Amino acid sequence: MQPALKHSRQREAIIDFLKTRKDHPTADIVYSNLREDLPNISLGTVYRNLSLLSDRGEILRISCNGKADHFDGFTHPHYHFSCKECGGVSDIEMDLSDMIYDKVSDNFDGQITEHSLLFSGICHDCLQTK
Amino acid sequence: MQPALKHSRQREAIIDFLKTRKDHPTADIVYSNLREDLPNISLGTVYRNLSLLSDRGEILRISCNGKADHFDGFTHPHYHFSCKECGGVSDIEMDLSDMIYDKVSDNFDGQITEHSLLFSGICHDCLQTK
DNA sequence: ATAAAAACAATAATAGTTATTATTTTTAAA
DNA sequence: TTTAAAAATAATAACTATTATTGTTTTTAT
Repeated sequence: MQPALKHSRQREAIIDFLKTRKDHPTADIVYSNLREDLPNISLGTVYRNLSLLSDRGEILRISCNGKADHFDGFTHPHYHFSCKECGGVSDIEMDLSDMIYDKVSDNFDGQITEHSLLFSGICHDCLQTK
Repeated sequence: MQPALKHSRQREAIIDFLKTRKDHPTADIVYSNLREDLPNISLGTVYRNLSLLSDRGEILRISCNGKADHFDGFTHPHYHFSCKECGGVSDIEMDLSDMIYDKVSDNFDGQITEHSLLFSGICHDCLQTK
């Protein structure tokens, strides 16, 4: 079992902030937004808690090719799309888990606990602009 | 159309090296191996060519949560598994592309050109050891 | 209230990667 | 087969994202 966490104002603010956002902010964006309410919060605290929370499965970490990680306060099964043009990350609401786990169990003999599926290409808005 | 690349010994060596490996080395590992044959090759050259080649689709870049990127000389449709215990990255040979693109086309209106699916958990070897 | 554990802010340090610059290599045309 | 432009290089500096350290503050169970 996981050790219980002690309450902290900073961690609660991070979770609350993520829940208000649909756009998967980076650590830096979380930090600069939280500073409005908690002027003394430090960037290290933001990183530490984002890692802690994603390790515990309370939020999702989204890694896109070398750029800064993005974080998602919603953990229900869904996937992400990263636009090569504007760099934005958006949700794709679908659940392939069963399908994927069925198939992968025929092809792999380790223990799979997670999967992340990231799409990339050009988003609707950027297509229009061009 | 993509501009043609000028030939370079260094780039060729990088491609050749990746084709000999099934274990998806990082830039650093590519670099230290190539130095045996090309003692003057620089790490910047390795990074530049790995990025160039993956942008052109000649190799694959595999990003796992903040750690160094891994590269794969084989580009046929297949997926990857990253072990939380030993950090190794291995192949999962299956192709879900059609299935996935079918489903995602119902759920997204941008232009998707790629997807990457990364599994994680504990690999066969690490399971045995524990 | 108090003491141990946890979390913190501030900041230094690190890892991975990209940019700069002067030099060398490649390639196509004279 | 020289030659000149374009591309690629090595060396190295710089940068970005992230983690580690340290001394202080906050939380929580007693």
